[in-house]
Amino acid sequence: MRIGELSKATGVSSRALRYYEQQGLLRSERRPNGYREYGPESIEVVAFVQDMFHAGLSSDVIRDILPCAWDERPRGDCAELVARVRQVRDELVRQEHHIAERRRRLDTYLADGYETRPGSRLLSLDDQGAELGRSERSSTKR
Amino acid sequence: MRIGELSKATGVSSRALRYYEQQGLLRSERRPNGYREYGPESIEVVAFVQDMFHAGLSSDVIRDILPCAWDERPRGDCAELVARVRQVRDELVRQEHHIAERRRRLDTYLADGYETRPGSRLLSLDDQGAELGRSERSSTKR
DNA sequence: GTAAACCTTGACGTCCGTGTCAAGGTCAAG
DNA sequence: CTTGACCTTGACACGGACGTCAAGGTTTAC
Repeated sequence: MRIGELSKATGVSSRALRYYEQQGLLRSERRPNGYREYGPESIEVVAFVQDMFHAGLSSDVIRDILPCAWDERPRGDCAELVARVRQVRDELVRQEHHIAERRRRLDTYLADGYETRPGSRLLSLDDQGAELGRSERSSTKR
Repeated sequence: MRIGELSKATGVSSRALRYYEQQGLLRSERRPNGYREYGPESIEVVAFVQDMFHAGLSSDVIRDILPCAWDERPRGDCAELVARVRQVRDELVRQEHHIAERRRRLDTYLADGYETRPGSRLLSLDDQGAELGRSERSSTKR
């Protein structure tokens, strides 16, 4: 299977496939031409990688958990990797709650009837603004 | 209030504050020095902007909904603004679904008990792999 | 007077998955 | 032989929210 076929088979561009290889996410043999040659399992691997990208994981993380996917048998250390994936999952859960909270806040802004009470505002700047429920802002270090 | 104080008060870097101003998210007067001067309400504004950034909104969107937060009184055009906020709310709902979807994908890969069944793998390459619950891959055109 | 701590604008760097162009090599069909 | 579809590596571009450095001006403390 050459790169164009794999591209068509997976819906992922050739450029992206070469990038995956460069990132250590995808393997290929080489023909005497220099052309890349993929086995059929590459379709599964690319699918998995795409899933992980769509799940918001970075190349680094995917590279770490990927040996579980294409090695013969996972050898013990898989527990660590699964733990890592679980961390990412938990992070997503936190983001979920976070965004749900924001939405609820906007819903509150919307619920107080802007069209019925034209004097109300999004932010009560001349009020205390103490009950706006903002979170850990002072810890915005990166 | 000068920029350094506002930075300390909000936990947002001076660079970021200037960026907010450049993006039309934050206003400042100027002292004869050229130094920026902020009123105390800027703390609220910055907090709000941070909240919105953290919720995943872009500068453009925040700029659109922000007039409700710092203008004197919303004057009549509030209906438009409410519509805009409602759009943002819907956007948040989409993000919520998006993240929930990511989490579900990870859950799918995590669900089959890796630590209890040490022989199992993330991807069943030599199995059929048909029940792995991957979704619309053939339509991954951008 | 001079150091330190602030401020200014401007511009380039970062990350990351990918698009896109450049300048070529390879191969099958006509 | 030529055309055209395919492949190669290399390199630049992007968007977004900043970090960071440069080169300077201002204010405060001693």
